[in-house]
Amino acid sequence: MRRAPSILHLDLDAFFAAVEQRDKPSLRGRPVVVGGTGGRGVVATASYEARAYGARSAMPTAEARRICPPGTAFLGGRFAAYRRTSDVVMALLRELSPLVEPVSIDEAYVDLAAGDHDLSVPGVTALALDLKARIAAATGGVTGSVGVGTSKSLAKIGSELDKPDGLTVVPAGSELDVLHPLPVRSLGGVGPATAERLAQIKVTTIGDLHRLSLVDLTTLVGQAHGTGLYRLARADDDRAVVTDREAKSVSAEETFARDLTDPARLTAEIDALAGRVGSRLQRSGTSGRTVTLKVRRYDFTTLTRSLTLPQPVDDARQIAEVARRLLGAVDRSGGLRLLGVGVSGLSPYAQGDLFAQALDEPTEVTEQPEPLPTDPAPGPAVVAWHPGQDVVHTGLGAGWVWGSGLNRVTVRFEGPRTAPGPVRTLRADDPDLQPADPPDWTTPDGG
DNA sequence: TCTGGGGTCCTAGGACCC
DNA sequence: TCTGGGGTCCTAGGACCC
Repeated sequence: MRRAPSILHLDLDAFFAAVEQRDKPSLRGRPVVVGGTGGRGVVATASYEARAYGARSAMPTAEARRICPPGTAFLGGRFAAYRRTSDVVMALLRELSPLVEPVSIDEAYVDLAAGDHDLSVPGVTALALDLKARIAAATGGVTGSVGVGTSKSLAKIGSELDKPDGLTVVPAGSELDVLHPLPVRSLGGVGPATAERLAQIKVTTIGDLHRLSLVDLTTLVGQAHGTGLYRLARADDDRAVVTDREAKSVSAEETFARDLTDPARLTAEIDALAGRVGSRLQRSGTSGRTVTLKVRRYDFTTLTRSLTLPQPVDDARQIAEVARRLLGAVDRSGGLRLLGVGVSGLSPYAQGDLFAQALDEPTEVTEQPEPLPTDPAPGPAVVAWHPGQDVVHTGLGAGWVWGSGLNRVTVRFEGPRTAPGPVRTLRADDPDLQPADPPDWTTPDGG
């Protein structure tokens, strides 16, 4: 915790709904729910009018429809409009300080100590009131709640304390007085599971939490989490405001209107998801080594399967082939509710680069390892091997490409069905190695 | 017509290496 | 023949956040 209340947290009030009410005057004063409007949609944001009837974020939209009165507007959301409005607000924050950390589209921290400000309580109070007025003016009436304190944790709690359109300044020295009466759920990192564990030992407020020993707390909730909560209960939080965070993963997922079983449909969905992930990776100039498939079954059981390749990929087709292979080893009987495709282990390197190094081969930065010539020449076809591709080798059997370098290819030969088998590195022009049709996983046996 | 989509971080076990 | 740790990587799942 710092010596002055120099951390500001801004949380825009019912943001998506507020933008809708701003842009459509007929919605003002009426309950508005923004989110998925289909049968399986959930609420992203409920206006304060809708909250009065019990509508909440993450609630199934179907339930919100039951509890909200006739005349409630259910909207699908216009993300470009939200993004534009958010950008206006973030620009105002950057006028206060170069150290602005957007947490999400409607939330950010500002380190006022990096600007030229009076950090007394009256000083930051005046600053925050002025900020709120300028946000409302610049956005056409969208309001925000502001907390100012000596740490991120206190600033965030402050912005929650007086919503909507609120302001709370927590003076240095008064942190524990503010924290201790609050429920443990007010602390970042305490969700339903942790709150339940704490409740079982009669810990419900942050004051209760303060009385637990470090050993008891880490025994209860784990080393890292326990240590973090121990410190937060003491207002011991020196986390910095971080302006730029590198993304660590990129993913796309989709819940289907009806559960899918048709293999062709599932394949098409994977291709579409991989396409979204691949283009986002390429746009950001990154690629990643680990491809993850997420599956939610008809009964909502959810699992992930991942595979780490020897070199990063950003190509949609290659991501899709790996994801399809992972799906082939999952029990699809009963139907799938959701599919997701993700890439993690991101690095700024181009595809192929790392693997060439890993194979201790000369790295030709300016030359792509693929494609090799593909003229319809007589003899064994020269092919550009790519991860996920199905192959067959005379003698070694069926497998699939795990990685490829300038003139070598690493193949995972299969055990039963799509289980990972032994890995062999072969010459890329090995005449015994040929592309093959993908394994048949259309029978719903689960593999 | 119960339960989205995009992320982050942590834990734990097994493989593998020294 | 019996018994080590430590460190890193990979995989899977869970909690949490907005």
